[in-house]
Amino acid sequence: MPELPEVETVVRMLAPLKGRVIREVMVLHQPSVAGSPGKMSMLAGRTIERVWRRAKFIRVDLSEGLGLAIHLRMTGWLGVLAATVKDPKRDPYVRVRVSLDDGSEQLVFNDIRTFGRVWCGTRESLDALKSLKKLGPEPFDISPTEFAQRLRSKKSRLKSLLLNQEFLAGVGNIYADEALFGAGLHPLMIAEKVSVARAKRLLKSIQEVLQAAINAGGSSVENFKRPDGESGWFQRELRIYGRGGETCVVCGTVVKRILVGQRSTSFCPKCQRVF
DNA sequence: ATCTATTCCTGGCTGC
DNA sequence: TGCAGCCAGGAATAGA
Repeated sequence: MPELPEVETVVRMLAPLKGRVIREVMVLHQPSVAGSPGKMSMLAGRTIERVWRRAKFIRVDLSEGLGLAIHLRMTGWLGVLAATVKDPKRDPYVRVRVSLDDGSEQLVFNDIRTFGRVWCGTRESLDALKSLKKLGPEPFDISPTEFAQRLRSKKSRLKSLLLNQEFLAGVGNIYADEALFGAGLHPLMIAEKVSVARAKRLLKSIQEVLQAAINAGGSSVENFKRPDGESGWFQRELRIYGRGGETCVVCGTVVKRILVGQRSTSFCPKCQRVF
């Protein structure tokens, strides 16, 4: 599922769309578009100025102050395809088509499980979306001191806190588990009991795992694919996520799998302790 | 403030 | 081979 590194991969690969003109927007599955799907027609004729990211939201800035916001959630996929391409395996799940320039290519939003959403409107109205507005800081934009302070003001368990987008934006289930493993912290530890030094170490671990995953083009877990259809390869580097029942890559202890806030969580009971 | 449970959805896996 | 049942989970929401 796309988390920050996967969304960053998508954004980097779609950056060359800058300068292209939207010809027509076709909504094939109305619930994939927030609000009135008919509003999408306002995008016709606009020029793409920039593709960027905030947390797991993809933003497309358009001319005349308009824009798109896209959240891939679990199974969303974005890519540019020739209009003539017919992929029987993928076509049934295309939810929105945005034809570009002369119409020979399309920006395609594909989403098997339809959890993903597309918003359109003025950039101001997108900025004001509740889910965007309440996002916490980006993991690469917060200082260790500030992170430690924020963390130590919370009574939640570390795993739940890392998944909370209001606390820190962009981390999901995969990288939360990986970051806690890297920092040697137990997922059930209460945040306010974490020492300043260990909190700083956790931020470092989060940044390291996110950066390594970005460098690898993301993790192709579930069915994440890059916009070019290729897999990322960081899933091969995952050290703890999804390894419940296997042996720990560091110490050989059997990795435990528990539920934390309804989320599957893997951790090593020896390497990850409650301090 | 923080928790749990529920909802959305469907491909892929397990077990019979 | 077929099929039922379950699992994956980001975020919103309700209720405790």
